[in-house]
Amino acid sequence: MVEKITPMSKDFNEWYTDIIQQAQLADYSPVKGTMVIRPYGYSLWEGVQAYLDKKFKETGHENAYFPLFIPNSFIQKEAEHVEGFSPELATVTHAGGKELEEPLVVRPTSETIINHMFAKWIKSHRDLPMLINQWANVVRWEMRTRLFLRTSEFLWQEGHTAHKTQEEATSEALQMLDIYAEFAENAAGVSVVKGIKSANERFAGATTTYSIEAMMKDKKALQAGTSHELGQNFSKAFEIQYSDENNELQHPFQTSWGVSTRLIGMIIMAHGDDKGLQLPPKLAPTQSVLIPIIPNEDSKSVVLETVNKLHEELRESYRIKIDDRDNISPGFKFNEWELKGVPLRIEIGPKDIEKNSVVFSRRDGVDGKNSVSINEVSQKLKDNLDDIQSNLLETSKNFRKDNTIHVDSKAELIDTLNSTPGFVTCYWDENTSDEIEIKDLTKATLRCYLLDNEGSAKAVNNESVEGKKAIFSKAY
RNA sequence: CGGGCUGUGGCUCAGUUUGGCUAGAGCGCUUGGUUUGGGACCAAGAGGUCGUGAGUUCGAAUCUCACCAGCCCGACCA
Repeated sequence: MVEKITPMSKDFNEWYTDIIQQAQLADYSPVKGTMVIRPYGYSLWEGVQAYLDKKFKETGHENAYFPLFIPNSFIQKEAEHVEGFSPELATVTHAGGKELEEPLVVRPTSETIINHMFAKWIKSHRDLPMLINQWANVVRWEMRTRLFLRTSEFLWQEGHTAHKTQEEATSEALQMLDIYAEFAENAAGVSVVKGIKSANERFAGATTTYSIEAMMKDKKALQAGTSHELGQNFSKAFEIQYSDENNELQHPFQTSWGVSTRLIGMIIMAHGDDKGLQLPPKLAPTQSVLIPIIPNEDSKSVVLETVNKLHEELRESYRIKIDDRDNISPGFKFNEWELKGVPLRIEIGPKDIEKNSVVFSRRDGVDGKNSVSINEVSQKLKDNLDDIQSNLLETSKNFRKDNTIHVDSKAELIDTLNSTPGFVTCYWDENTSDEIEIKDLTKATLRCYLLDNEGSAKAVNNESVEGKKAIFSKAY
């Protein structure tokens, strides 16, 4: 049932695919580039949804649903948007046995259809701000795909908003970026950097793109969420106009922001190890698993009784499971639940019951195996889960810091990127051709300019000006 | 789309060089039994158009041609 996982050190990519399939998060589907998200993986996604959906609603957004099919002409309306997306569009040309008069595009993102509707709904300054989110699937025909990180169809959430002023749109985009960062750190336990994308990496049609960037265990960067200021690009292209307080027609300022099932890839690659997944307690579908140990027929009833009683007590506050399969040895179960990343395992056998205790074993390996008095289980479980959650974040933060190098010259930048995996920071003067040069020489890209910019210094690519602090790294 | 590799039970593969009897193994699966504190064991059983099509041949998993699919590397990307 469970095969050996390729060690991370031997081949990170293989490790990643092995883990996903063996932990039953997802499986390949018959259509190239698409995947099936299995219940265990989907349950993780539901955790992500529940957490974020609550935050979106707390900040005044409402969910809606827009259709999958978009008239081809809509995509053409915003010049940069067309250019950015046309290579990866899937188009429906036939339906109902006939060729369609106008082809339908399967949404790669919903800016166009949503803004078309906004144009109908926004007539007065009293209609603003318009704060809409949708949970949906989107399709981008990718040449090279990877489970969760890049598949032709994926699940995501896309927020779309319209505001009276540029300032309001800016603070909306930043607010959502903060929510993403807060989610990554507090729920997923992954330390992230907030930044602004260079023009070269910006979303097609945006005036500013903000992102959160995380470091995976192979020291590559992963863009984990983006939030865009769209300025008036779309409101002009789609003729969204409202009458302001002075009865003058205005185009609103807009934002859009999204995170996808890619976050699951982030969790896998940020916390996993050679034993398998390591899930943050706040998102783990199963926070703890109870494993009865039954060495003989005599002990069977008392062990199962104790386990069931404990389960009844704990299930009120925790996502907890009993593994009472009797055709599988305990050792096998230990390995299997470790593979699945369950944060804490509780073993219960006759020896424990004699002492009125149980054995705790943490997935992160802290403390080894620990005997816990049975009437303290609930409290200790909470303490341990909290501790595991914060340790994951701490570990992730230290890992990123330990693998980030600052450089002061362009030569050093190139050298470091070529010799050392990880993030390389430097002061940089925005310049697309310099950026492309670095990419050609090192395969690394400018991930972002740090949002929390510390000081300034001469740019490594132009010593006559002050640069902005930037991160370069190889990325997913 | 270019370069490299691979298609044989659910999975990993052997068999292909040198065509030959009923296509094998391990794992997994099913049933029964014994087991259970770090990946248990015994017994019986189910499961295969050998990627697809054509060709050569008395005979093709094996040789030839075409096609299809997948993986890795490059251009594209949440």
